Amino acid sequence: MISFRITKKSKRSNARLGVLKTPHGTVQTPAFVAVATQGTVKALTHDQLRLTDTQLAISNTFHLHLKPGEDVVAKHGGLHKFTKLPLPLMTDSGGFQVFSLGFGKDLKIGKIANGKSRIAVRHSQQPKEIRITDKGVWFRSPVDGKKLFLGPKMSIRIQQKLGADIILAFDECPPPVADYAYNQASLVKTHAWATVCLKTHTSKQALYGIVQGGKYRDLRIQSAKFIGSLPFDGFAIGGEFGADAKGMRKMLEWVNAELPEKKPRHLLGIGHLKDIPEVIKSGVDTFDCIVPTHYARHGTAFTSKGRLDFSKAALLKDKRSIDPACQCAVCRMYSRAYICHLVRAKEMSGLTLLTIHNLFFFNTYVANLRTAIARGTL
RNA sequence: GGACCCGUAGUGUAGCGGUUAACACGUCUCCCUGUCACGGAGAAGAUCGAGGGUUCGAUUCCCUUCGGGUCCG
Repeated sequence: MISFRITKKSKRSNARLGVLKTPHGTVQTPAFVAVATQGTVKALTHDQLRLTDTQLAISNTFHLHLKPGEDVVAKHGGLHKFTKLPLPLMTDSGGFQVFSLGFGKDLKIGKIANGKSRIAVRHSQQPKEIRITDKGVWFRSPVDGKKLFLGPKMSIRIQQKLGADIILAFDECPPPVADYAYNQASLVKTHAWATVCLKTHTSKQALYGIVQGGKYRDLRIQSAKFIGSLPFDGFAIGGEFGADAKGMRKMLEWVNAELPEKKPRHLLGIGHLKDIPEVIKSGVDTFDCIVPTHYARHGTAFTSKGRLDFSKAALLKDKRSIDPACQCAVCRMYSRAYICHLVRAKEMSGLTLLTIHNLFFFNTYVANLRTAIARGTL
């Protein structure tokens, strides 16, 4: 089981400080959650992960179901014993893969509609390679092409075998380009699945419900009220939130105003640096995002002065650390020039060093925001 | 001494008697918010070794030459 205690509420915003206790450790919130899809933070050993001040990580049900399979993990005693990850863990339910392997793949879009968000998905439309039904979703396995079903019951059963501290309800993440009617119908499924997840759930793991509703205010509020009324241990917020950080905060505030105040709130898949203060000010406690780790592996470092692209040869001349203002293990040791060389030479240690720095940078950034809440300035 | 092969963007290759010479890697620019290191989108970059000839037209055919290589003696 988990426990969550709010230690301070901001007077300037809806931000709050809290302590989230799990069987595998305590998390000071608001907290950034590292993505560990396959049971590892990509490019890092656990010792390296310790250098990043990461408090919590999220793995993925869909991916672990495919490889190595939940039964293998269960035979090793669950995710913590299997992976030895020295952190509290969450598992995502697979609901995002309904989008990413469906309309996301068809339309080559991410969950955030950048720029012009033309409606491209209408009511009762189906993605090409997967089929969304009232009971769940038929996928085609990216591993061997076989048909593969995942629904609320199955997702919870898998997540119980995986054994993370916090598990998530199975939802449908609708595409950002879906019209109102699509979102409305999708929400009916996500809500029905939420109740199935609760009924299926028998473990002591914390189970979070998921709020959807797209960019539509009435649907977001309806979803937050319904999901918030159910006996979940916490709540996650999924889907899209418009194109900019300010709009995102507004949408999150619609939702957070309806959710039970004392339970933890997790925001799924958001976390560019510019978004983070807004997300926290909206009253979110934890949020995961691929950005620091994923961008690191594509050669980009985040710094107090903006992004740095280490694939650019110009950095070969630069003797400074990634960010002279950063205290991470990488910035205390390595030069931009060397890291740039490693990235350009496609040495994996380059990606590792950037991952360590980026995660530390994000965690420090959030730690500073916690301090700001404590001081009453956020 | 004889026979033959090759020489096309930074690199490795494809190609054909006829509009803006193709591909891969590399380079450069941009993009990647519940992940994809081995990703996405664009751009730049070649007087097709040199000289001559045949032809309406040659990177493509012929000759010479230079450079690299293989085999025989």
